[in-house]
Amino acid sequence: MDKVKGKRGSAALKNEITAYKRRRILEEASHLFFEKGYEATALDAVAEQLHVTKPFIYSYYKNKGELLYEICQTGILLSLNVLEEALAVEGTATEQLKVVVERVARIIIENQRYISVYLREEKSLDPEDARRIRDLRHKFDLQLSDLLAKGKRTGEFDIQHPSRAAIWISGLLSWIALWYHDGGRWSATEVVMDAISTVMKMVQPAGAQRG
Amino acid sequence: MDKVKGKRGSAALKNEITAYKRRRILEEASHLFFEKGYEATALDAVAEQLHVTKPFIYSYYKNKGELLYEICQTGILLSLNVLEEALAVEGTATEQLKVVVERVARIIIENQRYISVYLREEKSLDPEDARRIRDLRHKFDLQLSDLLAKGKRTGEFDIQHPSRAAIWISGLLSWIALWYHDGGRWSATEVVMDAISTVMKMVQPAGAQRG
DNA sequence: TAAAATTGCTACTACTCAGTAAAAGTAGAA
DNA sequence: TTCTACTTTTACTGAGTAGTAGCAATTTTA
Repeated sequence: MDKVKGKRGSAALKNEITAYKRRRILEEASHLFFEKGYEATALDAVAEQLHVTKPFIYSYYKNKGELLYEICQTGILLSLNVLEEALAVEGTATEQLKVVVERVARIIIENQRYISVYLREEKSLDPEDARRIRDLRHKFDLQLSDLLAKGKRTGEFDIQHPSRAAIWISGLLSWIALWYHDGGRWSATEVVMDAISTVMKMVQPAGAQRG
Repeated sequence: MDKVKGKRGSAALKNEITAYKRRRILEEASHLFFEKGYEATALDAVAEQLHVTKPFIYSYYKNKGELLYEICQTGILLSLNVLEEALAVEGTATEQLKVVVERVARIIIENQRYISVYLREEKSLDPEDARRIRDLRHKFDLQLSDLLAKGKRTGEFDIQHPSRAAIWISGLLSWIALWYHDGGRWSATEVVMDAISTVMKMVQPAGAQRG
């Protein structure tokens, strides 16, 4: 039962291998869910990508829904972690917001599959999982809202309602996952830069261009 | 074969009734697709909502995919039509953009089901239908981009790249369909007003607040 | 009222796919 | 080599559902 420590210390390695297998399954599943949609993707197809069989997947995940849940969770957690990291950087609200937008936009582009599956397939999650995901999302919006409120207090930002502004900003960032296309018209860097300047214009008071 | 004119002129009425039935089917389908997702919704469930049976639906639509296509098309066409209407109103680029954002935001809130199904279920469309929908979407972005370019020429707008700005704006508008919730924290009017001021801040040059 | 046309339904097929039981394969320990 | 424990596969079940053939009911026409 105890999977953490075993004789000869081989249990730790075994756990790493298990974790690696889970990661690989999740990775391929996210690719297929992203490309074809969750319901339209059979687990046999995921297994095939990995050159294994379906029961292999079932020995690492309880069911298909758990796979979707972990993908959605990964999507939102990546953004949330990078947001919290960025908020830890010292600086004015303006400086912090720039860092936040830059890093979150980058993470979203790099992990587009996870983010867009999360955005598209929320309805396919079972209700309990959906609630947990919504809570994480809410946490993201709340932290962003706090930053905006701080900037409003210091007079750096001109916004009426921080929590509504947070929704527009997190929407703008999420939106990237839905339209960005590797090798498309614009490079990731262009998109990130544009996202930063667009967000800053959204919050900056008149006459405060180019921080 | 000629369904348009028949003896006694009853054919016209018949066509109206057929059109009405198709509309009702589409309406209920869009509700269920919105609430449970496209793949997860059985046509039997749509039929049940209408107090008819599945073959009834099949005598008005070729297959499930056609239903999805018409829902997506409705979603994007509603927005596109209202955009073109708004662009026909005389005025400066600033005035026009405000009208555009107001009307499109309203249409999106009123027809949330269609829009969000379109945003979520693009991957479930068959490729040919998906292309047609993408073309309509592209047309929307292009017209918006033209308006932004015009405002840039006249000096009303301060934007680097009209077509990228158009994507942010149409994203902001689409985003409404994904999070707005009737009876939620904010009224439709509040959201529309906030969308207008947010978009205007995105494009206005420094020092040009409150048009 | 009877024939013709239209409209909707009953009852079905064919298929896909999530999930599982049990066997086969594999590696380490004695 | 044989026992043991674990890993992965083969082969299957059962549920759900897209789509259809053909019948029944209704309406229209004459």
